[in-house]
Formats: sequence, C-alpha cells, structure tokens
Amino acid sequence: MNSQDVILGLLLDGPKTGYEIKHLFESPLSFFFDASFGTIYPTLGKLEKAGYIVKESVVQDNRPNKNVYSITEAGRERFRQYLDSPPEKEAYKSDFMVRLFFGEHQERDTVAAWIRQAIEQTKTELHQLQEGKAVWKPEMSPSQLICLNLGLELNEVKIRVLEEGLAQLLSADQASD
Amino acid sequence: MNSQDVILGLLLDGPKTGYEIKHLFESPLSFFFDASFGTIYPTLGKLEKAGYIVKESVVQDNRPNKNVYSITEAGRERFRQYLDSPPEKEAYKSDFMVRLFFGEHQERDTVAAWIRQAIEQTKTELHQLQEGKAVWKPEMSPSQLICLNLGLELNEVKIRVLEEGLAQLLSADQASD
DNA sequence: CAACCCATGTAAATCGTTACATGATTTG
DNA sequence: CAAATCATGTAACGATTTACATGGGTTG
Repeated sequence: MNSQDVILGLLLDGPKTGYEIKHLFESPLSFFFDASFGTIYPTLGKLEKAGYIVKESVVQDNRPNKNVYSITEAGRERFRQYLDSPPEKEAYKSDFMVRLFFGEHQERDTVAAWIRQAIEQTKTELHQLQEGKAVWKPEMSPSQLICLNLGLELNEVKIRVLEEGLAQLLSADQASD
Repeated sequence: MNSQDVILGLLLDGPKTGYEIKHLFESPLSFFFDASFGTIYPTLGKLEKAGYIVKESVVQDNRPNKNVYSITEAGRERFRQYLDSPPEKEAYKSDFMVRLFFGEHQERDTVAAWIRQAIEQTKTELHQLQEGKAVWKPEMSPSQLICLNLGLELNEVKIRVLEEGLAQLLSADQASD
C-alpha cells in the first residue's frame, strides 16, 4: 500500500483535486494513513501518466484554476489489483513508546513526566476524534465507522494503560520521595 | 526518531554486534519500531564515523568474526539530545484499515472475510506477545513492561472492535442472505 | 545432506518529508 | 491589514526496504 493506492481509493467516490484530497486526510482515514502535498501532487502526476486517472483543468473566477482528477477503468483495475495483493503488516511506529522503552536509563520522575504528557496528548486526540465522529458519522459507511471506532478505542486503551503504568511506576519504588 | 537513535539506545545497555541488535528487535520493542540488516549495518557505520560508537573486531573460532560496537560519551550525549527533542507524532500505518475504509465499494461478504482474517491474525500476534511476556517479563524494566502491556491491550481492543464491527456489518443489512 | 544459525555488508530502487516558490481573494 | 483559504507544484534530502553476495559450522 502506498499513496497511489490510497488516492485511487479516494477517487472511487468521484473526481477530486489534489487540494481536496489533502482535506480528505483530515478524516478518520488520517489515523491509518496520511500524505502531504509533496506526496499528493507528484503522485497524481504519476497516476495520470500511467493512465489510471485523467485530469480536467477547470478555470475559475476569483480562485486559482484547479485540476480535477477522475479515475479511469484502468485505475479501477489497478485498485482491484491492490486489493488482491496481500495486506502489509501493520506498523505502529511510536517515538514516545521507544523513549519509554529506554526509560530505565532515566530518572523515574522524568519518565513519569513523559507519560503524563503522553496521556494529555492522547486525551486531546481522543476528544478531537469524538468531535469528528459527531460531524462525520452521518456520511460514513459501516466500514468507515469500524475504522473510526477502532481509532477511538485504541486511544482510550492507550490512556488507560498509561495511567495504570504510571501508577505502578510511582508505587513500585518510593526512593526519591 | 530514526534508527540511529534507537540503536544508540540499545547500546546504552552494553556493547553489541549488528546481528545481536537485529535480534533485540524481536522483543516488545518491535511493536513500536523495527529495522532490517539493510538499515542496521549502514547505520552502525555512520554512528562509528560520527564518533558515537566504537568498533572492536573480535576474531572467533568456528564462527565468522564479529564487530562489537560500544557507545561513547559523545554517543550518550547524542542520545540525550534525542530525548530532549520533541517526540514525533505517532503513526499507526495500517494497510488493512485503509482497505476497510474503502469497504463500501466491495461486497459485504468480501469485507466480512477481510475482517475475519484480520481478527485471526491479530489473535495470533496477541498469543505470540503473551508467550513473549512470560519469557521476557523477569528481565524487563518497569517502563518496558508498560510498553509490552500496551502492545497486548492494543491487540485485545482491536480484536474486540473488529468482532463488534463484524457483527454490526452482518446484521445491518441482510440483503444478500 | 538439508536447513538453519552465525555474521557482515552493498546497491538499487522506492518512498516520503520539508522547505521553497507563487499569488489572488476573502474574512476578521 | 494580517491571516487564512484556495491552489499547484518542485527540489533537496533523508530513510528504508529488498535483493544480492558470501561462507563456515551445527543439528536433525
């Protein structure tokens, strides 16, 4: 899976500009995949050259002109091929967790501060997802709802496990208190 | 955070070869970060050139010679700088979830099959982590235990949410039955 | 004797981020 | 009038994966 596959998937729903695609990454999808303009525009170029999408230039008044891309039959076929390929292994890459993994080399209070900060940040993200759910829910497919729910619950468990871990860390050894 | 930071962190505990480092990625750490030989060896080379680690060649009988790397004071300082830098955003990149996100364009039974497979795979990973926990637990630091617990619980929720989602998906519309 | 473990490395290819570059219009 | 929105793109750089390349020793 790469940006080509995801962008083709997004275009299944209808023609879009690169700018609009970027905005679609501010949905539950962003929890599992994200792309910047620096990826989106070159990818659209590649997909067009390969014949998977076609560009239509739209001249606008009072706005910059835009390029609207539509998926072709070749593009749909390419997307089907992606779905036929074996799914890649999941990768939960977490800088914070790596730091925590090396926590034994730090002061207990330093690690505790890291964890508290991670909890706060996760709570913020959870609230954003919860607000997002209220907004997006009506237009989401059942499948997408599962994605959103997973994002929500993953954050909830993370908060719970970190809170429990913090408590254990602080009770385990009282040396510096 | 990149492989340099993680490898320095691993060497805080004592000198290691590239081969041994690779094996350390078969621990709870692999849940949050992984690296292949193609990353490890060039990274060790860079770290050595930068003076963050030093190499000692060890000649062995009946085995290929090995290069044992130790962290230097400059390396420890570099690791401290990494810890002082702001943690990067987490990235839960999931091919399966992306596919699920586009599930509305597939047959309901196809999506259900995807979900069932994901549940099975997650259960397998969960069991492996549980077995690993029994093995590693005695030698793990409190911080590392939090990492492991998070890995465990994240998998558990994922299974629960997918099972619930599957049930809803199948009950929501009975059209094809 | 096949398979696996030990052990190190290189090269090509792919992929992606960040920063740069531009510029009109609308909104507070 | 500053900031945000709309809108597209390029270039440099960095990171990583996969495959290739080698080869002796041990174990079942």
